[in-house]
Amino acid sequence: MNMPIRLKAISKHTLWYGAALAVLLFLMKWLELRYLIIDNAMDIYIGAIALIFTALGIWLALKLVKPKTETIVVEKEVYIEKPVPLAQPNSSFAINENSLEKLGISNRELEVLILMATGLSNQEIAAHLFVSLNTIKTHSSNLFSKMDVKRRTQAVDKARKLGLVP
Amino acid sequence: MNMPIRLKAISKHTLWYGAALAVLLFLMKWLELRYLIIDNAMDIYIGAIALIFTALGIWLALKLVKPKTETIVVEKEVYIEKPVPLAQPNSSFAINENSLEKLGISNRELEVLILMATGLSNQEIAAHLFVSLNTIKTHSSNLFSKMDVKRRTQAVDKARKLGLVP
DNA sequence: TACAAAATCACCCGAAAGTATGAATGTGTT
DNA sequence: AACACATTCATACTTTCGGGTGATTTTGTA
Repeated sequence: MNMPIRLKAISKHTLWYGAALAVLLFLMKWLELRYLIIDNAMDIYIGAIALIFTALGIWLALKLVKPKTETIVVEKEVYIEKPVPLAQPNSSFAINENSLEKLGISNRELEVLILMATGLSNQEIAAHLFVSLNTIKTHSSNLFSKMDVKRRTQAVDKARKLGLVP
Repeated sequence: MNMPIRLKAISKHTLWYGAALAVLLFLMKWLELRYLIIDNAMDIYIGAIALIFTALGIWLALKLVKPKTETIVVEKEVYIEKPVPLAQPNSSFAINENSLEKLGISNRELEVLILMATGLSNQEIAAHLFVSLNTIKTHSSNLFSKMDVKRRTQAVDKARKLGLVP
């Protein structure tokens, strides 16, 4: 069994409960001696005990009861992506060759740019193109200077406006 | 106040408790008469009452305590088809409120996201919104976790697909 | 009013991005 | 062969990002 921790926790409360019970019984014994319980007061006495111990039980239960049960419902991720215009001849997108030439962007650089636009990191782009991270850094650096931007996010935005990427 | 329901529920249990208490006291009175409780047996009698009512209290508490079953529904984002790329002459773009709500993106976060999509750095976004760099970092960090992405470029790409930015 | 969510800001630290420089290897052109 | 250019890679360095934590204030709503 793997209950030692819970048992430990419970035993702690149990100790407290035991102590409280002892104290209460002691107190009652004292009261009993002090006020010489007569038959008529017996019901009151028992009622008091009942009330006190009911309260004690409630308190005990609230202390011991496990905090809460969380039910986590996870919905599976679903992509309803519009079919990629890959092999479609009448594709809605065509790279703007004009802009490419104007900026003097090479083939490889365009590849990097496109992958960049999909949100890949340099490391991931390097993996996709089977080259080193440093190479991608060089490409992206050249890309930025050719496109006259400072950051990849700017490059992607500009590329979209120029029609270099979908 | 909107408590009538809870009070109703409690009162129901309270009735039961009162009834049970009455029955028990009756039973004890009977036992008392039956076995002529003597002074020596008093402690045992009280102990029994204490035990019984403690148990009763525990049972009561367990009954009354709300299960507190917190149901957390984690909805994974679903890509929605782009809001028809028809050639809109005038109104260029309307953000997808649906996606916004699903992801739980706040107003400020959306502002940051939009500026992010234009290629601005965190520092520049901070300047545009007249807040500190740290604030933008916090916003973007929350954005990324809400959108389930790791980088700003990914966030921008996904935002486009979800129709959150032009 | 009290509570929850949103918005703001700070600090630390590691990872990623970006800059600068240099260099080796292809590849097509003249 | 000589040349320009693209591609590849490296090292070193700076800047920006992003994660994590915690705190305060504002604001809308029950």
